[in-house]
Amino acid sequence: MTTSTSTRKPSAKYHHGNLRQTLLAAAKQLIAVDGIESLSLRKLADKVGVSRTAAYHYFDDKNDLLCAIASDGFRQWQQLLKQNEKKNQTERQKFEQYIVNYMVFATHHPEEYELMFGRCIWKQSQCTVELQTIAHNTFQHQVDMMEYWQTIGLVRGDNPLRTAQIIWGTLHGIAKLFIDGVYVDDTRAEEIVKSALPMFLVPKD
Amino acid sequence: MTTSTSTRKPSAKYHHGNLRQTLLAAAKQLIAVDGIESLSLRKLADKVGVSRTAAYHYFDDKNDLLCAIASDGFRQWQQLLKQNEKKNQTERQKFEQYIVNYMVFATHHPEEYELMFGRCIWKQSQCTVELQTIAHNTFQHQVDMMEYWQTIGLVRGDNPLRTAQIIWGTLHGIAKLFIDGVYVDDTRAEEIVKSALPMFLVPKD
DNA sequence: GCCAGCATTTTGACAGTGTCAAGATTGATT
DNA sequence: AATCAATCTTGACACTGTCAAAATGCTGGC
Repeated sequence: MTTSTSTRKPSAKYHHGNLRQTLLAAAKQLIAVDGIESLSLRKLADKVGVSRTAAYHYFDDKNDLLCAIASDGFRQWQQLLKQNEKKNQTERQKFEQYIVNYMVFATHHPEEYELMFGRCIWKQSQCTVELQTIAHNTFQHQVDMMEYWQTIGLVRGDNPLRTAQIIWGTLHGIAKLFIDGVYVDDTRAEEIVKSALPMFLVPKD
Repeated sequence: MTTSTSTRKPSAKYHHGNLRQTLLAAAKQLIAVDGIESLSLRKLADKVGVSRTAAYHYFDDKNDLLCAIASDGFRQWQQLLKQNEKKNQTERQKFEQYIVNYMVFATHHPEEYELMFGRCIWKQSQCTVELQTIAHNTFQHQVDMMEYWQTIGLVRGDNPLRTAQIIWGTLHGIAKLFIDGVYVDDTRAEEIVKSALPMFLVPKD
């Protein structure tokens, strides 16, 4: 179909070319530096070099843009999960790796993590169907993994859903306490959850 | 006494009397209904029947007001803790009660809980010295209790700080997942943490 | 009584914000 | 080349936090 993919100049043109992606990338960068709270569509537009309301052609409103960022976060997280499942490791190692991955992801992308699992989008206002579905998928996947690890006798407990909820709760809680700066300890989040492993795992013998 | 210019309610006086307390109470009510995000000083002033900038005589800025609400929350929580310690119960019962109390408090005052333990105040910018001290006290108290429960062989683990961090993390995480509406399960938060007890406690055998 | 001084509250103003409606620009299709 | 739809900009509005200056009412001393 493409007759001529002409040379696209990134310099200022009226039709930007791929404004949506550019906006998303710039927004991520902004919130990584200054936090979600201080992201404004006008500053974002300024950074990209476009007018205030240009974003409204790609996103319904600010909330919609934040949802898109969260969705991207889920995609990234799912990819990490898949990568981990492929590795040639014992289930015990995989479980540990999963937990460490979770903490690293959360603490390295705190703002995106907040968008994914925080209140902002979830509770009050509307969350995109896209976000809703991908999030639900991820949650379900998490529960499934936990259920598997439980059936093979690696993880404690008899109620898979409950166990998944509790373990996820622990990860989420420690991650958030770290992210929000309540734990100013210089120990890494990964260290703390690692020492929580004996709580989760069935004793060896 | 305003006799003639009465666009104002008869009870309303120019000098309010205890505007600070009134503002705090009204603010708590507002955020309980509509959430922290949608609290504006102007709406608050309107609700109290006072001009936009009246609050600035009692609070440095909006952040200062939120800090005050959080401080109140900590005082309330500390009182609950003290009450619980007095009760004539076994340590096992006290521990369980502590956990249940935590979840009930968190899920019944979600917005204040967010102010107390969420990022808003903690991380980015200034948190009042008052808030900082009372919060630190509460955290320390929590760690001390955990340490005690550990020394008497009730709670697992050999490192009190670590254990406190993990257990608190679990409580915080489950609370937040509930508050933010990620767990839409109709089981109560208390039920979930109760089923997490075997993870925390030293086996009876 | 009255006036000064003080604490308290209000008005005016300004820079940001999100977002809608209407207009301007451009690349692609006929 | 003319048209059209996609894309972007301008104008406008209501709302926000916050500062400076003014207004108001209370409380002491005379």
